[in-house]
Amino acid sequence: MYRDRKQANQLPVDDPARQRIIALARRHFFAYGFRGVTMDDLAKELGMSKKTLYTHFSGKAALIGAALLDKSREIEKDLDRITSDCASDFLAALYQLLSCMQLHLEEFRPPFLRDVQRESPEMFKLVEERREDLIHRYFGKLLDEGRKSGMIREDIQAGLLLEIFLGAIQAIVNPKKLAELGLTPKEGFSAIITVILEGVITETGRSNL
Amino acid sequence: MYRDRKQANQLPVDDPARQRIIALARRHFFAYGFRGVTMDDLAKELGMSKKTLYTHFSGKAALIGAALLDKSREIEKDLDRITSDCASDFLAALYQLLSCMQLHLEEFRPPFLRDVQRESPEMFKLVEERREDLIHRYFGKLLDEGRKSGMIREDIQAGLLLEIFLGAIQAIVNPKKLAELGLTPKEGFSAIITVILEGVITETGRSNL
DNA sequence: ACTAGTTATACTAACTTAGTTTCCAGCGTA
DNA sequence: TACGCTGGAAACTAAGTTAGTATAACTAGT
Repeated sequence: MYRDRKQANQLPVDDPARQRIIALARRHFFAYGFRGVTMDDLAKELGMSKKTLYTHFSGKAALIGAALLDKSREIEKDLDRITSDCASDFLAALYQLLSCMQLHLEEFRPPFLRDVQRESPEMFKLVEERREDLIHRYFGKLLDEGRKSGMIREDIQAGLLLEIFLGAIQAIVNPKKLAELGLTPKEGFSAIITVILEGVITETGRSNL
Repeated sequence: MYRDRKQANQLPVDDPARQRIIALARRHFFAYGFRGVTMDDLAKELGMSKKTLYTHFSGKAALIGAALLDKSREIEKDLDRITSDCASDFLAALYQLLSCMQLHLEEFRPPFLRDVQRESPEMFKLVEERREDLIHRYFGKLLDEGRKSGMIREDIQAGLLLEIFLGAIQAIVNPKKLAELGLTPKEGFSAIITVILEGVITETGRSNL
C-alpha cells in the first residue's frame, strides 16, 4: 500500500519525483548559477507547488547539495567504467578519462562557478576537494601504473600533470581555437596528449612506443 | 584645456572611461545576465566608486542600453565590411556573413537571454526587432541579388532562409556535435551551406555552379 | 587655498526571494 | 455522502540584496 511504502522508506532516494526535481535543478543551477534560479522558477517549471517541492527537499541548499551529489556520482560511475574497460590500455584510458572529465566539467557554466565562488566559499572548497579527490583516485592510479611500468617519469606529481592536461584542453578544445587551428576536437585532443606525453615519457618508455 | 573640452562636449561618447565602462558592462551583462551583475560589482572591478560610475551613466538600464548599442554598432560595422569586401562573390559573402552573425550571437550567453526574457519583455522585443532589421538589411540584400541573378528560387523569403541557416549552424557547429560528426567547424559550416544551398538553387542556378 | 574630480563608505528605500501558511479542489475509501 | 489525504494556487512574512544617493576624505592642478 501507499502508506506502507512511505513508512517503510522515509527517504525514498529512488522516488521518481525526487529524481525529476534533481535533474531539473542540476540543469538550471549549473547553467545559470543558483542565484539566477529561484525556487518559484523550479516549482513552476516542474509543474508542482512550492509546498510539494519543499516536502522533497528541506531547502535550496539541500537541493543544491543533492544536485552536486547526483553529478558527483555520475562522474564517478563514468570514471569507474572507463578505468575497468581500458585497464590494459594506458593511452586509451588516458584519452577517455580526459575527455570524460572535460565533458563533465563543461556542465558547470561560468554563472554557476561565479555564484559558488562569490557567495559560498565553503561550497567552493567542497567542490574543489571533491575534484581533487577524483583526480587523485583515478588519474593518480593510472599514472602510478605508468610510472611503475617505467612509462612515466617519476619526478612530476600526478595531480600537477592532470592540471596541465585539463588546462591545455580547456584552452584548445573549444570552437574558437579549433577554428583558428583548423582542427577537429579529436585532433586537438590527440595533439595535446601527444605533445605532453612525449615530453613526459622517459627514454626507456620512448623506445617502447 | 580640460575644462574647455568638457564644456564643448557634454556627452563625450569617446571618453575613454566611458568606453572602459561599456566594454566591461558588455562582457559581464552578456555573459552572466544583468541580474547577476550588480553596479557594485562593476564599480569594484573598474576600480572606481559607484559615484563616478553614476556620473557616466544615469542608471543600470542606461548602461545596459549603452552595451546593447555598442554591440549593435559593432555588428553593423562588421556586416558592412563583409558586404563591401565580398560584393562580387555570393558564396564568400554568405559564408562570412553567417559566421560573423554566429560569432556575434554567441556573445549573448543563456543567462543574459534568460534575464531579458524573464523580466524585460520590452527589451527582448527591442533586441529581436534589431536582429530582424539587420537580417533583412544584409541577408535580404544578398539573397535578393541571388534571386535577381537567378541563383536562388524566389518562393522562400530571405528571413526564413536565414533562420534555417542559423538554426542549423547552432545545432551543428558546437564542440559536442562536431566531435560526434568528426568535423572541423569550417567543414561543418561548409557542409551546411552546401546542403541548404543545393536544395535551394534552381535548375538554372545549378547549371551555373 | 580653492576647485574639480576622484575613492571609499555608509545609508536607505525598494525590491527579491526563501520558506511558510492558508484555502481549496480532486480523489480514493468507507 | 462524508472523510481524509495529497497536492496545486496564491498570499504572506521575514530576511537579505541592491539600485541609487549622500558624505567625507584625498589628490592634483591652478
